[in-house]
Amino acid sequence: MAYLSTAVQLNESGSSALGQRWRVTLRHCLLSYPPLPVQPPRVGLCLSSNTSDQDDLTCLSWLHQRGNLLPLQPLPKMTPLPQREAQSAAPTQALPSSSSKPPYSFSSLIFMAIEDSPDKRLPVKGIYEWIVNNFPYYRTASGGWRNSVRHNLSLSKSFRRIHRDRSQVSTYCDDVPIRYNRVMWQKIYISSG
DNA sequence: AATTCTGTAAACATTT
DNA sequence: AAAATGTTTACAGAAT
Repeated sequence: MAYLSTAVQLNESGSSALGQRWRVTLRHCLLSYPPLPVQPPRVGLCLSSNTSDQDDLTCLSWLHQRGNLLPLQPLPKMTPLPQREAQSAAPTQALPSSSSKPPYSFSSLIFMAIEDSPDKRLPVKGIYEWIVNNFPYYRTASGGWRNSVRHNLSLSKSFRRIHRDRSQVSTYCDDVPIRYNRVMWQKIYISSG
């Protein structure tokens, strides 16, 4: 959550141009995940909460409260990150902390993964892959982090599971094993009303 | 000092 | 039947 909060803070300190800056920040954080520039607020900033969901501290609905932060236009396709394969082959790393543990919670990682997907939804396997591709630490980490990802998805009310009907699957997801497309995860968007 | 958040492990159920 | 996925509980440590 730290990452997301940081993005919001950076935007709030600027003008009303909320639309894009946080995405730039997101990209920056992905390219090199340094210590966060500002101390983010703790989670649970549900600015106008009436529903029980929004009372929950795992709720990300506060992201909506400022200028329709979400959803926005599709995230511009990121240029490939400096290839981690190349880094592992070459001892000199362009990003000093690229193989250290990212300072982001699993919730943040999951959020980023889903946000970076074309349809804003991913199967668990897709979340794994996004994390591994963007944070090489998890390439060699023991498998327990996957358990943590699933644990987060189940526990956090910020994510919900989407069951897609079979006709959709057979129609346009034929290039990926079906079992990984039947179940998708999506951020919950709660309108501030 | 108490509470909250996060990560980790584990058991178990369900789905593929 | 095995593996992947999903749910839930428990605990520890850090942060607040």
